[in-house]
Amino acid sequence: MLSIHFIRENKEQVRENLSRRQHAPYLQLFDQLIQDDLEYRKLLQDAEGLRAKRNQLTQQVAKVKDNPIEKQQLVQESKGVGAQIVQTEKRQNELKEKIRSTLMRLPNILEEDVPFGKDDAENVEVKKWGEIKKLDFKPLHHGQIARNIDGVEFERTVKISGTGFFALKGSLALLDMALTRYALDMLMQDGFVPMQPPYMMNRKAYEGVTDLAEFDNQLYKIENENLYLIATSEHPLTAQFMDETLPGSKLPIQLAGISPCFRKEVGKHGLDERGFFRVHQFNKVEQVVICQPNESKTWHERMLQNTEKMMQGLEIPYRVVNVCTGDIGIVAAKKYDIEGYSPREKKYFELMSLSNCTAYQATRLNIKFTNADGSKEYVHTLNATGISNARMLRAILENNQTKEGGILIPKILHPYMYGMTEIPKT
RNA sequence: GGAGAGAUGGCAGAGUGGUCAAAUGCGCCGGUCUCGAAAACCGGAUCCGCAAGGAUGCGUGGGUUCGACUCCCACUCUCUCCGCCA
Repeated sequence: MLSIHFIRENKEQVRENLSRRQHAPYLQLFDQLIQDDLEYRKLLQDAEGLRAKRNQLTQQVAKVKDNPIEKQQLVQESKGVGAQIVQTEKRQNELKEKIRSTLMRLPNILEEDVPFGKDDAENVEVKKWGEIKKLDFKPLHHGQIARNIDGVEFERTVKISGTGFFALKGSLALLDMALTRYALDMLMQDGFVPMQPPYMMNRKAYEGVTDLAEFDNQLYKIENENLYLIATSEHPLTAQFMDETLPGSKLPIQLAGISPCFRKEVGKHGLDERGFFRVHQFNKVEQVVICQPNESKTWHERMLQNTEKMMQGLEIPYRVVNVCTGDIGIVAAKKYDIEGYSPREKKYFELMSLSNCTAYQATRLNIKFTNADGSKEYVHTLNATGISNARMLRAILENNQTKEGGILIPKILHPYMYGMTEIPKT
């Protein structure tokens, strides 16, 4: 969320920035917020004045303890003030809660070059890489290829877990691990520290890192526990610093998260029942950076470079898009998506996503750092896909399929594949 | 799951209704001093307010009271032991 102090000091700029989303309810929320905040501060002053008065009276009571008449008078007066305080506080607390909930719903400030658009169709392509191979056969669906090479179990996982799950086996299970190792090796070269976080997180921590809407349509809740299965390792990796003030010298923090991701995907059309695209569980390596505010833009670009390097290493044709206002969500200030090419559909599909969340998560999570002069400031947080294994497997299967129905393993993964260079149809 | 202990500033740790924003020790940061450092001394939370100033802050939420770190209730978390599972 945005800090109320920031909003007070930059009212016009914030409003102007919000208006770029061309979503009227945000502006209404914002204008109401400004009013509420004014009233809140007025009440705060009233309440504090009353408390000051009561504090005076109670101190006098202590002094005249031995004089029953005087004491009784003061006690009576103080009781009256106490009642006034209770009333003022009631309204004050209502407003406080209202302000907080509005702040939770208002989106982040967008960077200048975020394009306006209704939905993902209006994301702006900023780069395209790779040569699209001409196949002299009809490309297959990745799920079919996976079956052809005996690398997946679909029907049996439906029996035990329902649709939207899959089980990798044999060479594809190894390929999945190879992707993880490849991504980690590359990120470690850039200073990222690998980390396996808990796969469950409590409500408070979760509210700090995600849009509230996600609780209903994305996160699995553990029954009778205050715990949710993580939708990405970004969440625990970032939220772990909740309520901390980090020494400026400890920044930036670079972490490479390794974990499975659990997602309900409620209401999303096209749950891929016989493939790896929109599924309830998949493995992923994630880049997370916690840095000082003036460095976040640079880190955003640097993470993009890492991600592109991975794509290029795997030799998958891709494009980078600058995600538009209608598709960016409330947390990110700027977001790139990397889309891989699908020879079967002859179009690009979402593979990775890189967000600069600026101070938005840090404000919710209360993560600060100390400047050289001792002052405190919110950190900036960024997250980016390292490799989203299931989706990347789809890209590899589709782009590297052979006429014979098998696949060629990308060269860069050979060292991780026990001597295999291809996986033939069985 | 059962039993017990605990939660106070960056850390350790006193404080058991008003004299407590909180002793003491250690650490870190800033300042004074110094050519520089050490030592010594001063300062160090949050919020509202232009300021003067005021309010808040002893795990969280409620209660009792004129007044709560202190008394009562509930909750959360941590630690130790036992049990169970791996």
